[in-house]
Amino acid sequence: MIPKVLCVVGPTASGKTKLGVLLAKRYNGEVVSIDSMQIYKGMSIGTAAPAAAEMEGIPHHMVGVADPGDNWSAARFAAAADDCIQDILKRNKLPVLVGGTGLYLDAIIAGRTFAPGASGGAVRRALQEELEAGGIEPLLTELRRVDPEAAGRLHPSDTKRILRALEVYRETGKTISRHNEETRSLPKKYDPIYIGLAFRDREDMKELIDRRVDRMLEEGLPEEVRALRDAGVPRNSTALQAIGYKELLPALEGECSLEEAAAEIKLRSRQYAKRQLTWLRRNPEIHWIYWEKERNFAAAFQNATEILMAQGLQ
RNA sequence: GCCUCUGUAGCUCAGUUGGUAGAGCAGCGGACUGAAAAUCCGCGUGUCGUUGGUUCAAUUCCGACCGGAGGCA
Repeated sequence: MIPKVLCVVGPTASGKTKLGVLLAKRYNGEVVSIDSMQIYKGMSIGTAAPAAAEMEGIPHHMVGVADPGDNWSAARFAAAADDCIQDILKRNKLPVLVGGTGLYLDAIIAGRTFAPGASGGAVRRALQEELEAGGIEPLLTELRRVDPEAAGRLHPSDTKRILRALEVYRETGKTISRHNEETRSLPKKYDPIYIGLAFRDREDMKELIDRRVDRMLEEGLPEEVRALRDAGVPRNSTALQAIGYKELLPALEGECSLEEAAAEIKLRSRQYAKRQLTWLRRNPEIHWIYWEKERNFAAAFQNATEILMAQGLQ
């Protein structure tokens, strides 16, 4: 019998945080944030990380615990989040996984491990240098030889994944295709019940995102970005690739106006939400709750408890 | 009032020596196994301002009108 976990998913600004807390309260749960950016300290405004008041006394894990100068990986995140889940289960509470980072959530539920490879490692650096020196063609040729399946699957422009595939091979002697095949056939580690939040009309989502970005700016997102910069967090760090941060950095340098940065943040957030929806759509197990215009949490909570009851959650 | 320029996709603009048109951005769809708020792929969505004329054929040439910009008065 594999443990049940509750997953609250949806695109950015869909209300996952709030519904997650409501459900955690109702089902004696604790929240595990599955979000690649909320993990970092000092980024609560821009990542819309739950503030203490919003947590309503419910313990939250994986929020604001990492140094923004550290570049976390999917593997590191999944391992740390899994420790949290195990700990919650040990205390006979329900893990409520709230998150927008689909890859991480899927990996955790599946109990899937990632192939080894150090992101700052020598192998990746060597590949990076080879790419700069000779372009993608020689690397693609090598990949075709060692892992024709991956070479065929990956688009020649997808340098990130080509490099990664070669990295796995060079470091382990095993292809990433082989690794993927093995992990795919693994039995699930957890029994997930998915509640998905989305807007019936995408225009409503756009408006909510716009309003939320404006609010973030009023609440001091520029100061938050400045603080990270002044603390010496590298511009190319993973944390500063977060939406809201990478767009505001040029504004702080006077390279563009605050208004231009704000428009860019709204645009990028919208596109991000679309990608999240694409990811989620292929999961047929999600029980969707759709917002009509505004977000009515009382109704969504009611709706969710009915869904969960049907799924055998008391 | 007159003159000049201008009107093409949601936006910025190309283009057709007459055979009903294409880029970037936006948008939409998709992929995703140690950067994932990252990265990558696919798709043109159009009364070519309106209306007459010339022509086998007009978005293209000509006229008028309408809108916009500038100039002269």
